[in-house]
Amino acid sequence: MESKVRVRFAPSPTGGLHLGGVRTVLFNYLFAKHHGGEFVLRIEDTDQTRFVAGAEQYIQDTLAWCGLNPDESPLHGGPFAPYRQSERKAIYKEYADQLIKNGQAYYAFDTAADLEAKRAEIANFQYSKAHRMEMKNSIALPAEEVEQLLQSDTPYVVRIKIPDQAEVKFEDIIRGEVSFDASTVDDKVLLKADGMPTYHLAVVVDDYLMKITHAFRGEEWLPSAPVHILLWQYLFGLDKMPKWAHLPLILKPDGHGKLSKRDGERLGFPVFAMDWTDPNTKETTIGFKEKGFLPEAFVNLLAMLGWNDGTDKEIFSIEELITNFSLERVHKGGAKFDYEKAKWFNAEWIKKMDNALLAELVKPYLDKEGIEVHEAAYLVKVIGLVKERCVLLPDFVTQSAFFFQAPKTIDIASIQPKWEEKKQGFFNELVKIYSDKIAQGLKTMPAETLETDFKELATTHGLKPGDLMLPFRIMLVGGKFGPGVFDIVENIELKDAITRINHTLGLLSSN
RNA sequence: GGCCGGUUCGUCUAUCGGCUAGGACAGCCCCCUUUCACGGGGCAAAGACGGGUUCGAUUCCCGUACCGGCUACCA
Repeated sequence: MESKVRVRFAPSPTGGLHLGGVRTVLFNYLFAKHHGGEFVLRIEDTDQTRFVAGAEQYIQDTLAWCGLNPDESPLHGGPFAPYRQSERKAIYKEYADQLIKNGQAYYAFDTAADLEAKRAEIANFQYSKAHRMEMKNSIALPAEEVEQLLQSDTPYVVRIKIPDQAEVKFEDIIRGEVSFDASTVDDKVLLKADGMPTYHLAVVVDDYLMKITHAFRGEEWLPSAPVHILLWQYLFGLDKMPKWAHLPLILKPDGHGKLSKRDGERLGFPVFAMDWTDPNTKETTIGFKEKGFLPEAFVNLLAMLGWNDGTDKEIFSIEELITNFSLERVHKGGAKFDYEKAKWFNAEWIKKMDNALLAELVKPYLDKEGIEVHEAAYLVKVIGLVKERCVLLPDFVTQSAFFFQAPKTIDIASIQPKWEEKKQGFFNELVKIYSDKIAQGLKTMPAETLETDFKELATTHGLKPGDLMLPFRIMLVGGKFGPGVFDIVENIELKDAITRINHTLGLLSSN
């Protein structure tokens, strides 16, 4: 009888959530949902010194934006609450005591200075079998002295006692069997002097208590896995241990190493999922959301960093990811992040997305630029006209502003050199024709009609339509971009077209 | 230094012993488009190295090289 799949994402609330973090969430989420299981968010706030106010809320907001909401979390609670490790402090102490009682852990009274001195003295110092007896701990010291130190409230930590010789191995879903020689790992601190557990103790205890069946985390955790395996063996039994999977890292696009916040700033792309403002420095780091990414695209691009379904398919909705995801197809090697490809995913999703939905997302950007949208349906129509030339949401501003207001600047330099009297005459007459249409009660005309009339008029003026298209476009939108000119005229209506033509004609003659 | 992990086009990747090594992004060219895109077509571009195993290795094994991670009372 298989127990229900339960996975967890366990971040420290120390700042913004970066790409790697969100991808870890994603893979956890996909795995859980694929197996009809549960996804837990647990906040690992055991390091008081690194705690950052607002970071926990930020994490929850980020998951919500990505659509990766946990089934259990500090915010919404759940059957295994509390989900904040700082609120579970007393629990860890019990397990630490149990380990000490069984001789699998011990008290250590060394001060920071003691350790520092020892590290300076001995190259490659390890707090393990080799030097354990030289230190101030309950194994090296006489029982009475230990008792006395404890009685006098001397600060202490609890360290795991790594067995002298043992091969510690486990099966990683992605990497296969991984084994370590226990003698190469040191006696890690389990409980800190302030009574808080370290990550090592906390993950094991909480994964057990919260009935986690599969534990996924970044590859950077692989080296400390033997400590966790040993703890599982000591405390709960290996048969209860979750299946492990260590995910490959997301690396810098250039050079080498793990992708960091600094790389984004240096290379000009976001690294955090959403804007993050450091409460201390007030410094804001831009996020994918604010940069103009769609959550669907963000999730899609993250999934493809280290995973694929074995076919050439690259565009996946979250539902498709859930049904197709399998941990066995996750890569072992790290992936360099490519921002160009990331933008491609977004462009694909923009093209794919429903115009009305897109309109709601684009509206705030227009508002911010002071562009007034009087009619929602009109915006939806415009979106349909320009979406395929937009990569990021803010691109809609430049690509569609001229549908709502006359361009602020006119690229006159692109018209001027080839401007001639004949063209002036052509546009004067075009204005006249449009005015006549308005007088006849027409507000606008279909693009096709507009085009035919335009070309006919050009011919009668002895001009090639092609020589008039560019000037006309610039008059209408201000530059060399945008959808077909007649689609624009059809939508902005005849009277606005007249205004814009006259405006540019004025600029041309005043020069 | 030690330990652990990794290594296919510039980048993300396919390949579960048969490969003329496929796709995508980026790049270049052409078509479409009297703008910019989208779209279509094409070009260029890869198995770190050395040993095995095998009829046959990118695929399996072993070394070496290189890259990365860890080596805190941080996660």
